[in-house]
Amino acid sequence: MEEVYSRNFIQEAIDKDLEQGHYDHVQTRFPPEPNGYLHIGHAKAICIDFGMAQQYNGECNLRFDDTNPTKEDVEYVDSIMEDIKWLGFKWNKVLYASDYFDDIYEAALTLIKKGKAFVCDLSADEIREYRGTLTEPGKNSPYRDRSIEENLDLFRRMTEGEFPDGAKVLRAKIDMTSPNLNMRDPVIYRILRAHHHRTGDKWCVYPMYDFAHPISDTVEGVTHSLCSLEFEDHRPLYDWVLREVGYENPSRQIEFARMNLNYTLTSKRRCLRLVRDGIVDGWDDPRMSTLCGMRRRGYTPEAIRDFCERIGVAKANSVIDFAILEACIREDLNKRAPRAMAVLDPIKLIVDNYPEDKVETFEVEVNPEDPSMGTRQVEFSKYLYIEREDFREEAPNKYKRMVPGREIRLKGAYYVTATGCEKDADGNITAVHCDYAPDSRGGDTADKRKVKGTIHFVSAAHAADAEVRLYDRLFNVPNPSDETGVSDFTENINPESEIVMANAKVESGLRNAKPGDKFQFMRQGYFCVDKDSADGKLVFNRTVGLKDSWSKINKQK
RNA sequence: UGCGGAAUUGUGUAAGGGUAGCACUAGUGACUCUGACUCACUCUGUUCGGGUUCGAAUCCUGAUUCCGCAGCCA
Repeated sequence: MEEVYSRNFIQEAIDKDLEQGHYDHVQTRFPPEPNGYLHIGHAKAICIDFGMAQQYNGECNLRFDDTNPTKEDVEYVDSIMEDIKWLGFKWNKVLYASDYFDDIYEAALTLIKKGKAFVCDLSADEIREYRGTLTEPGKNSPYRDRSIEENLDLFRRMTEGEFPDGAKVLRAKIDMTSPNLNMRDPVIYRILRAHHHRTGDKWCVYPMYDFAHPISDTVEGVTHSLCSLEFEDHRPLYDWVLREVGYENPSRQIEFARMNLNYTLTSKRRCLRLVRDGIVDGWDDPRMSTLCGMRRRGYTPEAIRDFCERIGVAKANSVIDFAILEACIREDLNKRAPRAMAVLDPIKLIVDNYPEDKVETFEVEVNPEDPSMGTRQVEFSKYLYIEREDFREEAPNKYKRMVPGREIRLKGAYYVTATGCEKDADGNITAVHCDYAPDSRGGDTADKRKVKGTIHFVSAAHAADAEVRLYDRLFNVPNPSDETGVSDFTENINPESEIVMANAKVESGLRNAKPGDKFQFMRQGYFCVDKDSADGKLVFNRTVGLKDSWSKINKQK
């Protein structure tokens, strides 16, 4: 069978570079700044950075971009590594931009000696004024023409801590009239007396991203430095730095569009709000788009990788439909998750013609999609629980579940026919009565008579108690960061994003489930055991519901 | 009124002068011991004008719209 794989524009660029001999191998890097938790948007970058290296039998390093000690925190380093490993990628080395501080410093000296960089005494405000605007050119700094000797001396003294923070900066000498603001003598070193998590107090000057990144890439041997679209304007500077410093094998920067997912938020500022204000249960709340949140929710790395593959790579900004993510996790879990019966909103079902003390155990398949997963045991007795919504006194059109006088099947056990129900003073149904058909043992009859529906159940005496948390999208608008029409983005929060079913009954086999274990609760969705579970207390998170055509029919009515 | 990008069905992504395809979504039906899965069928698209060509999403040209850029952040 011949398959045609279409290549994305990055692969095409790499192919061409390889063909033309610009590089003879491929090396990439994933360069997070350690200042927050990784989210679904990062997953795309991770898949691309690590994925490209993998596809070309090259290497990918994890390199923390720690050039600004005032904004970074070691706290995040471990969680970032954990998330990448969890996603299923292996880095060649763990590196830090700070590993290259000496190289970067040398490069700065090289530039100064070439007359391509100068020490500037302008204040931050003045630099901004001199920079000009989008439509007007900038003006040269009065310090632009200092001699090489003076620049060397001043930069040395900056490094030695002679000047206070912000008093001077080192700037590249490029072109204050460039239509690209990034080329208007950009600052490449600033004085910052901050303790660095790696280099301690060794430095009081730190390089800017635009200077540190190309040098780190090239020194490290990165061939293709893949980043997001907003750095497109920075590429001329990236190339300028490598050319002027004089590297022989400069890295090549290629930009691709970030992923945006509708109904979700990834902005650090807003996510922090959700956490700080207690709107969610922390960074790993199952509704968060952080990788740790998604992991807790029950997403698998396979599904996330598949998702990143399906959405593709391009240069056009786009918003991915949340439904694609859901399709990915359903597809993965459908073939892998063991099935179980769980009654979320229980109502008693009494089998009147079944002996009081009798208990039968039925063997039920673990996963009809994969017979190799074997079978499990499910108890049956006179007192059961079924889902409240699986019984109606009057059957609406197309309703296939339990109705007085209609024979239906209890999954894997018997056919039963409802005979009536009990109600409390308010008219709420408190119990349903039925009779079972002894000839339907195991869920089939010799006469092959059909039933309209099959519902799930648990045996009251055997079932385990559980709390089940039903999660849904956190926001009820596609673009929650769009604050037009509301005074604050939190107004767009879906009040039903978490519904706790505190009195759920689950089949006995689930008693030993461990945090992270995943199941399909039949007819309901995919669930995983939450870390809040303790001995004797099971807590499940709904990862995603099953597709539900009944609810659509029901809604139309 | 500067510079850099981008426009293909509801969403995302292919097609690189020759049948506009795929996935998700939506709809219809079949099947069903999960109203799931699976299967079948269906709907909806080349931003707009011009031009070149037997033939244009693709090449040329003009326009429009959207995104990014004025941190001593990354």
